[in-house]
Amino acid sequence: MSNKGDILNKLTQQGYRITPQRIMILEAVEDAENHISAEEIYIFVCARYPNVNISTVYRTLELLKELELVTETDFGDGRVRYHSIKKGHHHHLVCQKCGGIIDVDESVFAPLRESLSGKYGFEADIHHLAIFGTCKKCK
Amino acid sequence: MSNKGDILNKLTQQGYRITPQRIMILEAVEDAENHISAEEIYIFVCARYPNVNISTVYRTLELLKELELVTETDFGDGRVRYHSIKKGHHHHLVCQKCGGIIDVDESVFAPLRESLSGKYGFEADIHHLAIFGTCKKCK
DNA sequence: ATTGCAGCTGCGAATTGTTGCATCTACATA
DNA sequence: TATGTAGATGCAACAATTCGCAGCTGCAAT
Repeated sequence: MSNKGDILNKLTQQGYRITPQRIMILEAVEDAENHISAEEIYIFVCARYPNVNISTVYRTLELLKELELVTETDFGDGRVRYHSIKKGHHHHLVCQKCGGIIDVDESVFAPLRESLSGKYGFEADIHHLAIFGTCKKCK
Repeated sequence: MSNKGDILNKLTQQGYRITPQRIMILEAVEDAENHISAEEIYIFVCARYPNVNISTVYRTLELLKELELVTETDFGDGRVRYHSIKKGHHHHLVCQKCGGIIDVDESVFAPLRESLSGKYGFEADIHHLAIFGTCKKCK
């Protein structure tokens, strides 16, 4: 499992630069207990390094996403949330009635992925998905 | 298969009103060849009935979605698209390299739905999903 | 240590979609 | 046919995210 140094190396190797802003944003995502929004990252970073711009936060998250260092999930509450890939791939079942979220291991989606690959030759890139529906309690 | 009259009846039965705006918006979705965005619906409606407001379009689509008359799909290009339910449930495989879209029958997702129901008691509400990945050609 | 410059940042404006509220209207009832 | 009112609309403000651009900076090569 990679640590912060490895991630910074990965950036350098691909021709990207290490900047204080990027380090802080990366730390914010890594330190977060759960999925964290761009706004929350912004607040976190500003606390120690004022004058960071929210658009830099968005741009850095975009970059980290491309490098597959973070994943993005839309929980349907009007803002997208981010999560370090170090904490593993998983999916979320979002109950549209009570708002509860159930975490689901990636393995549940393996048959679907195989089926799409076999029937359509399509390699699905589903690392972090939010599926909406109704949970056991609310049925 | 329901026609426009049936849909309008369904609205009335549930205590919703039939307004010119709603009729026009409904027609726009029904007439659309493919998935249509809110913006496109707005342009279509404005052409014959000016002074409709874009927020009415969004609110009407929200309503039609709740009544399960249209489905909403996020193709990841920054805008959500809508589709009449009359044209059947299906899903989309979006290639992140060439941008191509493969339509997939809903049945492919049945095992996943059963698995989520069996293991977690969660009734997944997946009628129209866009799955990202790499298609056969671009592999 | 200096320099060159591609890549990065901050800022402000634009874009896309949502919400609050005052006004209006479809339609059930009288 | 007239009326009351819950539901619908238009408008403008708001929120989340993206974009253009001028100036700044990390870092590789001197």
